[in-house]
This record gives sequence, structure tokens and C-alpha cells, in this order.
Amino acid sequence: MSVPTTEPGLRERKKAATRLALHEAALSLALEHGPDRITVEAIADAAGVSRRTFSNYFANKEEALFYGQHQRMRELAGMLRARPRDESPWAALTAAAEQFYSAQGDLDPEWTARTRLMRRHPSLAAAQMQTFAAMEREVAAEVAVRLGPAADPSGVRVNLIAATFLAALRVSLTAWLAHPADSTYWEVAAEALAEAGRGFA
Amino acid sequence: MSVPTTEPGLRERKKAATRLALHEAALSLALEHGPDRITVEAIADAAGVSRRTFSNYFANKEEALFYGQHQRMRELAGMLRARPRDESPWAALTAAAEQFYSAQGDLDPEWTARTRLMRRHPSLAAAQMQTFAAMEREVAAEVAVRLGPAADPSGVRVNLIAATFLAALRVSLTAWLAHPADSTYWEVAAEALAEAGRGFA
DNA sequence: GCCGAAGTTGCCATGTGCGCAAGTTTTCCC
DNA sequence: GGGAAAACTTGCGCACATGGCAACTTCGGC
Repeated sequence: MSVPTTEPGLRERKKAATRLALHEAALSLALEHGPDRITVEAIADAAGVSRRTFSNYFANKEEALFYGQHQRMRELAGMLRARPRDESPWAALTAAAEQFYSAQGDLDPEWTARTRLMRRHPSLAAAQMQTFAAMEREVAAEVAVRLGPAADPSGVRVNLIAATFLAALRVSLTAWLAHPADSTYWEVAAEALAEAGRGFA
Repeated sequence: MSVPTTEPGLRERKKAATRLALHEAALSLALEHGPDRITVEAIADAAGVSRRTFSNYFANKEEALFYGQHQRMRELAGMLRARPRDESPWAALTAAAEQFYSAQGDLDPEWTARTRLMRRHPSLAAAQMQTFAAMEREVAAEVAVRLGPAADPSGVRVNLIAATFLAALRVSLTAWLAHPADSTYWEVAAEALAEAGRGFA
């Protein structure tokens, strides 16, 4: 007797569990030993799978470490897509960000610690940036929708809006991580978005 | 009898030559065989040094490939530093960019081809981004100078300006590479800078 | 010219990415 | 509920990359 909605199914659930286990193993090993002193083998071991299986899920350590960030980004992208179609691009972006960040009050301190760890390590900078780059593509696609069919999806305007939006979020996060006590992340980000978005509002 | 200026000296010149040889070997091999079908050994061979020596110059293939871009960025940074101290940050940024890009007329078609090759290849995206990230740090430092000692160099404003500036240049380049015939790169970039900079002008 | 510093090279250990070919488990359909 | 097909895991093995170490060579300064 199955529920009518498309259930994940055992196979899918197992895959998700393995992926999550690998991600979390990677994170806790990185916290314990430092991100550049961990091996794929150690991560796979800690997650209870073979080294070869790790490669079936992630291309490398960095991808496993940033899986969480990647998921958060996709959540934000989802909220963006759910905004009313007739909202202007910048309005939709700010609204989605507010929904996403201010809702969850302040950021989880454990998450903050992990993020700060990642930021400190230059060997992870590349992976960090790739997360943002991937997100930029998704955001740009949504901006293109809102600018109507006349907008060239590879044109400057669409991508400039997406890039500026993400730059504001990224820079705010860096600054907030440096001085966490002063205010909530969203307060910092909102101001940055207002400033950066003056050309698009 | 030596000239009073600090001459490079044979040693330095040799190093520079080797570095350049490695860079160019990497580029032409990448053009010929595709960027992910080349090995460090092949590059070192083509440049006439040992595989081990390659590692003394670059940490990996990507670094060798992007050495050129990196140098161009440093040139732009130099022009930025040479702008008058009392120019506002955004004015200095746009002026430096104009000086840099519009001076050289249109971009060298060979350079364009190489850049397009790099862009097409997702395995190089990470390295690409790192070039920009490194530049962002340099630009931010210069912006901090112009905002005066009151500005927090890790604060939002400084880094937001730097990030927006580079985002505009990057997005313009991508768009221009997609539709090269329409106008010069600088025309595209100038418009993007004007739009993005409305919040900082 | 001679000596110390800087640069090059080979050797080697450790790690990574991925193709292949068994084994296993889950799904699907009768 | 049973059996074939599809999906997933795993061990093995190979090509390549990264970087330490210790000779060896070249350069710069005196």
C-alpha cells in the first residue's frame, strides 16, 4: 500500500544516507585534524564505505566538505523560484534572501564554527568559489525568467544582477564572520544588498 | 660596469624565462590536445625542464595555464595603485579599467581564442575563480586606502566595492566572448560598471 | 677564482581519480 | 512470491600528481 506521492524508495533513501554520512564524516574529520590533513580513505572509513564508493558520490574531498553549503544554496534557490513571477528580479532576490536568512534567526553556532574553519583554509578557497559559481548560474536563470523573454540569458544584465547579489551575500558573510557579535548576519546582508542593488532596484 | 637601476640579473632572467616557457608550453599543449588531456610531464618536456622543476614553479597545471591571466590582473592592479589618491574608490576603479582595456584597442584574437577555450572547460573553472579571488584581495586593499583609515579593511563596504567591480568585469567578459562582434569589450564593460556602480558612485 | 646561495634534478612515498569486472541489493513486472 | 533487470558497492590496478630529500650544477659577490 503506497502513498500516491512519489516516495523516495529504499534505494534513494540509502543513497541519501550514504551521501550525508560521507559529508558529515568529512566535516568532523576536518574539524579534528584540519581540512588538509585528511584523506579520502579516512573519510570513507569513517562513513563505513570503501574508498571506491566515496568516488561514486563525490569527485574529491572538497566536494564532500561543501555538500552542506551546496544544499543550503539550493534551498535558497528554491525560495527564489517560489517568489511571485511579477516581482522584479532584485525584489525577488532580496525577498528570498530575507525569507531564507531572517527566518532562521541567527546562524547556528556550530555551522558558524565550521564555516570559519573552511574560510581560514586557502586550500578550500577554490571549492568555496565553485559553490558560489554554481549558485550564480541558478540565480541567473531565475533572473532571466523575471526579465522576460526579451532578455538574453547570456547577456550582461542578467548575469550582472545574479553576480552582484551573490557577491553581496558572500562579502557580508565574510565580514560577519570576522565580527560576529555586532549584529545578526541578515542585518549585515540586508544593508549590503540595499547598497549593491541601487543600480537594479 | 653595471647600470644603477636594479637589473634583473641573469639568474632572475632565467627564472622568468623558464616560468614563461612553462606557461606557454602549457597553453599550446592545452590548445592542441584539450586542457584535461595534458600531463605535467608533457608540459615540462615541452619547456625543456624536468617534471620536478615544474613543481618548483607552479603547484599544478592550472596555475601554469592561468599564469597569463594572473599577470594581466596584476597589471590592472598596478594601474589602480597609480591613480591619484584623492579619487573616490569607484572612480579610480573605472578609470584604471578604462586605461587598461580601452588603451589596447580590442583584445588580441589569439588571446580571445585561448580564453574562450578555458571558459568552455569546467575543469578549469576553479582556477579561473581563484584568479579573480586573488585579484579581489588586491583591489580591496586599494579600496581601503581610498576610503581612509576609518574604513575597516575587512568590513562590508570595502569588499563589496571590490567584489562588485570584479563581478562586472567578469560578467562583461563572459557576455562579450559569447557575442564578440557586437562591440568592443570595453564598451560592454563600461556599461556594466556604470550600472553596477550606481550604489558607489 | 672561490665560496655560499639559489636553482635543478632524480628518486621515492603517499594520495587521488577513475575504468573494469565481479559480487550484492533493490526494483519491477508477471 | 519469484526471477530477471537495473542500480549500487567494492577490490584491483594503473596513470598521474604532489612534494620531501639529497646530490649536483650554476650564478653572484667579493
